Amino acid sequence: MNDTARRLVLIDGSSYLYRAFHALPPLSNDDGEPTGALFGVVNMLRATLKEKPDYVAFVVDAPGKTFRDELYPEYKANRPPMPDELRAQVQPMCEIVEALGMPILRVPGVEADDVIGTLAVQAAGDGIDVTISTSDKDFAQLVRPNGDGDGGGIALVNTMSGSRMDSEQAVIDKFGVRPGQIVDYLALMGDTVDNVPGVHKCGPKTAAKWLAEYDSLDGVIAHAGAIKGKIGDNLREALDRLPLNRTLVTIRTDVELEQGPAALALREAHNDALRALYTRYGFKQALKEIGGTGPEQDGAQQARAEQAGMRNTAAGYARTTAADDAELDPALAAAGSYDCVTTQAQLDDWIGRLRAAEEFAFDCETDSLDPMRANLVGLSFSTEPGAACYIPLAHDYPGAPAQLDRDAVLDALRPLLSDPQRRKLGQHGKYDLHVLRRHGVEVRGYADDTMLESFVYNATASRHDMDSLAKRYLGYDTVKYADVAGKGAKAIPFSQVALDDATGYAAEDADVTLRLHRVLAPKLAAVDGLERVYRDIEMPLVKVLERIEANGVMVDGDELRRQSAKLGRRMLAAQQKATELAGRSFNLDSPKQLGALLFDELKLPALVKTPKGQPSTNEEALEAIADQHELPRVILEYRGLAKLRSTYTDKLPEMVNPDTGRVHTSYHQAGAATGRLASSDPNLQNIPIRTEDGRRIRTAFVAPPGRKIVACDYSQIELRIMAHLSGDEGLVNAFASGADIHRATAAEVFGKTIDAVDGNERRAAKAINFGLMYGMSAFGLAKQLGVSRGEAQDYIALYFSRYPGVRDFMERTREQAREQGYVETVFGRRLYLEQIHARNQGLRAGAERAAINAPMQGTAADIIKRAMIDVDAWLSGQADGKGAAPALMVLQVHDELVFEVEANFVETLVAEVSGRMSAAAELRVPLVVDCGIGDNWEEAH
DNA sequence: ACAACTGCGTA
DNA sequence: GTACGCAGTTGTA
Repeated sequence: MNDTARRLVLIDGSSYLYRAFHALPPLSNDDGEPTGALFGVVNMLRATLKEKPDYVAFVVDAPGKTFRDELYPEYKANRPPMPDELRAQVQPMCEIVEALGMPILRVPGVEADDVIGTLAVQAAGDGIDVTISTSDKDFAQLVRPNGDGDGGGIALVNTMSGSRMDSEQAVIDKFGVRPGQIVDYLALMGDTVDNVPGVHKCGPKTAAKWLAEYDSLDGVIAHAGAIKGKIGDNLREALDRLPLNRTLVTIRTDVELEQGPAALALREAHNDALRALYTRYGFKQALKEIGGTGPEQDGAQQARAEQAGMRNTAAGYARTTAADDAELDPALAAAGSYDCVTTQAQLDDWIGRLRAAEEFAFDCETDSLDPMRANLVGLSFSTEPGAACYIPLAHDYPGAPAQLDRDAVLDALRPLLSDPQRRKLGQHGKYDLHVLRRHGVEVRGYADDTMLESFVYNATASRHDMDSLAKRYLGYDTVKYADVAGKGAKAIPFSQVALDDATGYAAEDADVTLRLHRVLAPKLAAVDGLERVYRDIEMPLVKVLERIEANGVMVDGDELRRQSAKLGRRMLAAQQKATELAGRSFNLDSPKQLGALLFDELKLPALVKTPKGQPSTNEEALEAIADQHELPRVILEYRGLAKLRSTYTDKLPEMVNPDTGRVHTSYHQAGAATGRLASSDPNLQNIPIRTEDGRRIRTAFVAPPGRKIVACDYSQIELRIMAHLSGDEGLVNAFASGADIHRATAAEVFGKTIDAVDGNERRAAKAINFGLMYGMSAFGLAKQLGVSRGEAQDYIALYFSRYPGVRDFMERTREQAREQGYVETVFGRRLYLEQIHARNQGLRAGAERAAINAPMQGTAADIIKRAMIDVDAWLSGQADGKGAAPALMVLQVHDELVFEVEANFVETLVAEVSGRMSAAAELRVPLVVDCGIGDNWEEAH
């Protein structure tokens, strides 16, 4: 880079404000003014100023129509209006920008994009090096390298993600096309946010492919006839509008501006004004920087953050740029500097470092995603940001270097890993705990898990895998598994990855985990109540879940295979019958073929639509036409049988672990936003129960000889939580009386005595009770009960008049969601509702329903998690002298715990478990637990 | 081989 | 109407 060149930074203010608004939790200052977006933007601005540009402009959109609106009236018609919380932050942002000494540009009738484009090209022409700071990929069309003759370069930085594009190659790497092709690329794809439709089904890959082949949009248009398949048809349909698209996505570089780049010199900051603004919004870090009187900050934390190449972890987000990485943190930029430990001396050195560390991060590399089958291939550790090692143990490929003996290494590490006093941390450590346990190392002192920190901090903000967390909280792109091992059919086992590559990947995992913890832990601690959810519920649960998964459940494969055979025979009969009724054969598994048959050939009415507007063939649709033709019934019969067979009776026997002879599900602790667990591989939380055929599958979940299956479930737990949260006297009393709650509700609503309630009334009351917990509408209830909407409305009105506390609770919850942006459980777990202010009425209504459901579903999840921890602790103390447990916890199904129990221990277990489950929370209503006992899960209900 | 879509099992 | 995971088809890579 030319050191003497003057530099101009053009900041796309609107794009940052929106990005920061959506990326950050809804922070506010002590006066309740929203500050989240402001905080993000201010941090970005401060980082920009540290680069000391000569010229700078903060560019925002001005109100009013632009040439794009003239050309295409639908332009941006889909845009929701600015949320109020964000709007409130615009004026303060402008004040801060002014006080920082940055010129603000807002040109009426010209979009900010075009102002930036014009200034960038002018300045580059004057030999100024231009950096456009934006998160909008459209600007890639302007990128040009500097130093190739006259004029400056134009680079793109995105400080949110830390990426920088300053050459043609960088753009090609990112998008697969040259800067000059970006407009054609965007024109083909379209932009849903701006309401610019492109070629249907043409995404980044397809657009780049076509441009690689035909070079330009004109080339693609000229060869549109040559492109085959459905997508070719889609292209030909869109041909007419592509030139317009190109105009719309082209950033103009020739608008008339009153000021040139030279007018944008950076001015002196007004520190007094800044101090006042920072104080008002509570930006302590920023205040300290300008010598304000903020509270003392944590020096150690700051030092760590700086070492990690991060700035400003106070309460918002951390960021890096590629440039910073190189400058501040060689370890991050150059992954090769991690240690690969292959000698005893290196191992001794690292064991010394681990011993000296207060806490360390660890991570296992294996040859399988299934922790119950995986073989340990290597281990990585990190003690400080940037300091990490990889210990390969079982890499096996031609020319692989000699490695330390696996068992010897594990023996050497065991004292550290098994010491409860030594704090260990990981990312999704339950997996590693399994692997190490199966290799003879019982990990104790597993103190922190970044996946769970992220989940508790904000369950909905992002995914909680390490790559996403690194991107989000460190602004850092990790080495991906596929980068070192390939993917799909070409993937090689990790044991065949070259040690160099393996070290770069694996040691980075431990390193990034450690850094993430240091960013996330303070964030979590800063939010009232979250630390306790994390520390008292989620972390203790890790070991409990590991144990349940390791226990597995005994499944009688032969029984399931017999059921499969029977189901198969009945499916065949149904299929033959269907063929006969249709007069031709067709694929019963194909909704498309079935739809064509029912609605086109047989002319049956299509009463239900799929979300995409096609005639649906789902259960509701088939039921609706079952009285007009025999075929729908037969299809329903076939579907029911096929579902049971493919999903359960065929699949479960395949899932039996050959080593243990049992089925080991995997529980996802960060699976459901409400705090519930999710189960997969296989999902054991959706084993059928409602139909007789389905329920039979549960007879295959058995206890070994001498043992019993005991199933303990909470009775009506979510409804009880609704009674607790609403405090409604009638509902609380109904539960206190111990009566059948739906019957009691029906009696109340229909003005009868409990004994006089008939089946229909009870059914209606039950539907209302459940509907309420899902935030239902009269429309939904009407559909459920098969009554008119008016009638359903009357039921609801009647219900609310009898249980006014419930109505108030619903309204309070909606209000809380709107005001705070989140709702919480009894134990303080938060659920943010990102769409609660959506302009789109459907999205907003959905968020309101979720807001109502989440406190109930989430509190129930918290309660059973607490019970599991307590029960597990009790059970762990019950083992006999040889360590054999008289009972194992084997399944959790949201409100139910299932145990495998020695016959002579059943009585004790039932008493202890039901007592502990009942005592897991103190509510205004009793928590009732029902326990069943049997030789299999079906009998235990 | 992979993604989108449709449909359906549980609490 | 809340919260999930999974199987099968279809169309494309």
